[in-house]
Amino acid sequence: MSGSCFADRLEKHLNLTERERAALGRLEENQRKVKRGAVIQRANEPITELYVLRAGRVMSYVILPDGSRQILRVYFAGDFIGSASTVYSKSPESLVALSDAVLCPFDKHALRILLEEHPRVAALLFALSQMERVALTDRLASLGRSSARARVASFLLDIIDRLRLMDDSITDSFDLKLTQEEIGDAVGLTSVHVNRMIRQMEADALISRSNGRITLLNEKALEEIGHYTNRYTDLDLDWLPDA
Amino acid sequence: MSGSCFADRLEKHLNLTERERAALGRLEENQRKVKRGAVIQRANEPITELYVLRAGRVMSYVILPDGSRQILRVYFAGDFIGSASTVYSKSPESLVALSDAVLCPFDKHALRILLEEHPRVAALLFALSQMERVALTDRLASLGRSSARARVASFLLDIIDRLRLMDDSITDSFDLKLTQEEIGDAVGLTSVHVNRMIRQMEADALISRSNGRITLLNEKALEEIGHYTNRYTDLDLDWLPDA
DNA sequence: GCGGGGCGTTTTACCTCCGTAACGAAACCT
DNA sequence: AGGTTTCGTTACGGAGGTAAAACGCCCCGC
Repeated sequence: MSGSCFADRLEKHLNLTERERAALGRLEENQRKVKRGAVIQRANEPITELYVLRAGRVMSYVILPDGSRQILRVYFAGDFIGSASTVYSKSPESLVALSDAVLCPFDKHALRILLEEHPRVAALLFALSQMERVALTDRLASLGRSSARARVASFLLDIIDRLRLMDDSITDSFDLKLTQEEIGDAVGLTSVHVNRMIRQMEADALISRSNGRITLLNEKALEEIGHYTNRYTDLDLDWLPDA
Repeated sequence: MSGSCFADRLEKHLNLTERERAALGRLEENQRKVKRGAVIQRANEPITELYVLRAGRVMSYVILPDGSRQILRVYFAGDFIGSASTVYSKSPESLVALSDAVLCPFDKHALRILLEEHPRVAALLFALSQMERVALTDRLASLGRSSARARVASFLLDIIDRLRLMDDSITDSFDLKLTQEEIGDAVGLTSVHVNRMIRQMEADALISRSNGRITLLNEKALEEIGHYTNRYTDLDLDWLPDA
């Protein structure tokens, strides 16, 4: 245990050296607690900070001119958030805490120093951003080319697999911590229709629910319905620089 | 002119040193010409190569189990393609040439060496992948939350702005080089409905067409219809390491 | 303990945007 | 010229959106 949850996250993919762990730990020197619902970053406002999410959940979203919202991504402990902001002077997205959360803010310049002094970490960050890219293209295919039922199914599977990545104790159930309206805003549906799909899936014995907790009763079937592929197996990071 | 179109592309954002340009040029030592329609990479097949697209156009897409296709991205000269493959042993997407094209293939390990020896280029690659991330989230919002008309409008604007980035001579017209079916597969519509939208936009004097060439007659209006924001203005790359 | 108030879920009725299927015309190979 | 691809157009149907109300639940204040 290094004390840096970002390092812990990276070590899911690659063993870090002491020096690298220490450098990553320095990103998390500052901590900020935020309450559920707190706005961490507002779209179109200037930004200089990035964050490592130490605990809790966060979502990123945009609001279109007509008022509708698209949730872009849900983040969990260990995730590197606001990274899109590295390139823009104004934030392209809003960040809001979905639960009470602990953030470790750091400056763009701290990122620069990290990239300069730790080429292997730089390569790993590049690799991570490619994984996120693929996660986004999977969702793009989901929104563009599959039915409401399929979108909800693959969304649930994606969330549980990402939770599993950091928490081995999870088997087939998890706390979603999203309203049906939020699910809809994530997968491009109305809350009414999300509700229809969820109750249908419950009736079909694909999932069950009790006070916010979702249990996947037939994950195989859900994968088929959602055209889902778990991208966290089958990684190839051997090409990364040696320690 | 460095002889490396990838270097040219990167220099749109940052001035490179001689050494950096030379290193990038080495990625383009091998060239491969492909014909329109050629499959460069097939989804789910093993991959070790990445490419810099030197000339022509390429698209990436996935085919869902039901046979439908989602086009993920269209690439132009100077783009770095197949980068998602850096992380996976099997390709998550297919790559097909939309026109006769020239590719410069190189190995994952060449990328490693580049990242190790040129931290500033590594940082720039990280930055570029963040830009692509934002481009994808913009499309996600488009597919998830806007109408067919809006999707087509923003798609056209995105393409012309990316062409403009590399070719200053472009003002208000461009060759799309996509069939209406392909446009549909990119924005999540059927070719029938794409056709409806395009003819409607033509009737509304928003665009005009003559043999495959599209002219944007009222870009302001199109931006409003498509909820479009040009992300290529307003970049902040000052935090990147000094030369 | 009881009565709101607020939020999320569930349900209904209705409607519309976009998909489906099909076909003819035009354009494009070779 | 003849096939093949792409575009244009139609009629129809259905998946999902809209609007509205009722329902449950938790919190809070009195």
